[in-house]
Amino acid sequence: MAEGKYDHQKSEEKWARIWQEKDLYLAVDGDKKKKFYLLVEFPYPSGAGLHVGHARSWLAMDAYARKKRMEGYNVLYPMGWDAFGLPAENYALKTGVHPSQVVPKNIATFRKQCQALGLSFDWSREIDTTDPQYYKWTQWIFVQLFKKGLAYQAEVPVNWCPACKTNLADEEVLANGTHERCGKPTQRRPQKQWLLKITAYADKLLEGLGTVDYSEDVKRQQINWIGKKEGMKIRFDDVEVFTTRPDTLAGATFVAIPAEQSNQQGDKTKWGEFTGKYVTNPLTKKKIPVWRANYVTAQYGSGAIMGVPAHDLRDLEFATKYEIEIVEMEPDPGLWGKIEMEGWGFKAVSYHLHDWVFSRQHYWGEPIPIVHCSKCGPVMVPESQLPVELPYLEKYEPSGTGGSPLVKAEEWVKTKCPKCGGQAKRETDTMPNWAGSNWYFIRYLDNKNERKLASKGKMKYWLPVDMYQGGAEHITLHLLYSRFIYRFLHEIGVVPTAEPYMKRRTHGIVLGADGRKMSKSFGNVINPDEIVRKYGADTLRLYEMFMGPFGQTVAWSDTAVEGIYRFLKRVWRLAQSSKFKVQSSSEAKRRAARLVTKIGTDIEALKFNTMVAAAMEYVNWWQEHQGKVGQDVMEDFILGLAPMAPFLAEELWHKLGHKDSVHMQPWPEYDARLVADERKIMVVQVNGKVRDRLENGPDVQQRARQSDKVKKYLGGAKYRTIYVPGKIINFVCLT
RNA sequence: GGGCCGGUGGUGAAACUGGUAUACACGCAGGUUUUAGGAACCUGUCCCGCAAGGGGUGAAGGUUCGAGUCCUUUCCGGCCCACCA
Repeated sequence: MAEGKYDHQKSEEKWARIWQEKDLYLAVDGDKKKKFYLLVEFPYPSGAGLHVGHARSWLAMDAYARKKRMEGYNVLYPMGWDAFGLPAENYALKTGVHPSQVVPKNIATFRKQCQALGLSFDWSREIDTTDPQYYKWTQWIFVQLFKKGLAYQAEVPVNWCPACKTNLADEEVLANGTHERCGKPTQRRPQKQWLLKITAYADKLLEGLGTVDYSEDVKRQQINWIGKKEGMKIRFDDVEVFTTRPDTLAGATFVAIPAEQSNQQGDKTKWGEFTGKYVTNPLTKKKIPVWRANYVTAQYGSGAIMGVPAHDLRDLEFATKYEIEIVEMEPDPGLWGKIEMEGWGFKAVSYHLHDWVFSRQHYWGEPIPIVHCSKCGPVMVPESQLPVELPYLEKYEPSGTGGSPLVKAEEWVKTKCPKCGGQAKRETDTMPNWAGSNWYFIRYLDNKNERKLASKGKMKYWLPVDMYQGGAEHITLHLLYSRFIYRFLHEIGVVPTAEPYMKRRTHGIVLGADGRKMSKSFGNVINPDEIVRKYGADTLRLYEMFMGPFGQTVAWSDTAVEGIYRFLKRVWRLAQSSKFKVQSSSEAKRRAARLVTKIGTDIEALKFNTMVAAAMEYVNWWQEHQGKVGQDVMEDFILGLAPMAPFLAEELWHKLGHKDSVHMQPWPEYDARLVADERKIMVVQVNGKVRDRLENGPDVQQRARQSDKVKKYLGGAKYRTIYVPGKIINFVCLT
């Protein structure tokens, strides 16, 4: 074995190239092996390049994918680009470079970075949501929704900045109601928008949660977001209100309907105006006033509420401010039945979830495949004419009227009605960022199919996704939206199952070394390229897995990275200096077996930090007992190392004389007896305090009683014995 | 206001269904080696105590032979949603 320093740069570049050339990580459609579809959220390819936060979850899942492959699974671990969206458009507006030029450049950077990290993605399946051959199918899904009446237009309040004359996404409006870029106050004004009827699926999305393995907090948040509430609709003359507390009807002293302008986020002052109208409380028969109030949400329930100041704090605040009568009462559960019997109202269900606004007035998105005809109204573009390609616009600043920048593509807008052939105009709104990311995991299965979203056979083989790993910030919107779209596709016979993801787990955020979010303005951004150059990809990989529990937010530490670097150098040095001609001792065999087994179970449980710690513990032992490690044990160690540090493992594997890749080897399995700790130490306590430690054995209780230390503390007193085999003996004095 | 997740050494953190609290690493201190720097290696490192021993997982109670882990109350921090009736 050649002596020398480990040149991580040379070695990693070599193996990355060889793996690519040999197509080591391709997933095989329809293979006889058991399939495993491992999905990670695909990124928006920003100009800043790959973030160590992306890298953290992909690297951990890469270890997962590699181990699954070694275990004999046909693993699909794909990557793609969610490249439409506001950031690209804003960046382009600032720099004057067209998004269609920026995006491919950024994608190339991301792909290169991923390969340098040794991520074992199947690059033959790469997708890009801005590719017309991709968004053709995003539009196709919209057309299917439209056909089923699940896509419709309605007047919806949107954020409008009068100073910039542009519509804003919610994210662009700060908590105080001002525009994040110009700082001027924004308004909400109604505008005709496309909506998707996700509410029609509210119950199905709730029920579906019972069939999948999501962590409890993820489930809980989905349930809360759907927010199913059972209540009643009650008529006060011609005004119908929704309430979850019909039992407080006696205290209803006013009715409130939404004000024209509700408050901006964060503003909690309550205000309103009297409409001049009175209605009758069906129970008390009293005339009560109807007010417009800014705290009434139009989307919720029927839009109107009954004000019960004696029972509800918000109603109380409003009633006090406007001197509305407050009537004390006891809630009466019997009213649920009485209201129904008297015909004043009926049981009704309300959801927090509301229909999904699917229009954006931006340039860089998928055009909505609709044509507006003066005779036929909105008409869908026939499937044969998809995709409706986004026209190339030199200037794509906001139109200034609240319309999309596409209004200015006059030639593109002017078209013929697909139904009657008359003059018509294209829809100029584009789809939101969610559109392309709703269904992307289906396209990985068959990314070049020109005739279908994906072939039936491939979908049947690969779906559903076995494990979906992503950020906590996506567990309400993205997860719910994509479940909705998938379920819809299932109902129209496109996809084979009702739920898309069998298992969902989330990861934590990586903060800067100062504990703040990484951001250019704080100067705390860690560039993965630099880490890879200085310490190597394996160091970055191990560090990102070791830095803390996978699901937890963690801060970067430069010195801890160096610790990992030292560890890997030590592994290399030990491998160089150890003479593997020796016979492995039985202890060496047992330790290696135990390590590899632990690596396997830790990966499965997503406990990557303790996995790395176990490897370190093993290497500490190895360093002290080099003479006991023979080639067989060394190979076991390298196989265990392969998922986490694939480059170093490959290098060492070849140094031992192997010609094929370590990543194509079967995952070692061991006799349970070898892995089990035979020489277990039993703890002996007196009155709950540890007084002795004895090796386990059939006579351990006997020996414990005879132990001098135990005798000393028992002092001849009467006692009883708690004996938990394999764990503990506790002698408790009877007082 | 609602929901979710946390609180363990100087730091990041371990501790499987209640059973040796602080694994692994960072940092720090001392040492060996080196022309020097760096690197590597060794020793120590929860607190009090020379020791025997005692205390200790945000705080206070409780259950238990035994609690970081379970229950009650409470304090603090982070994230998400927020006038949702």
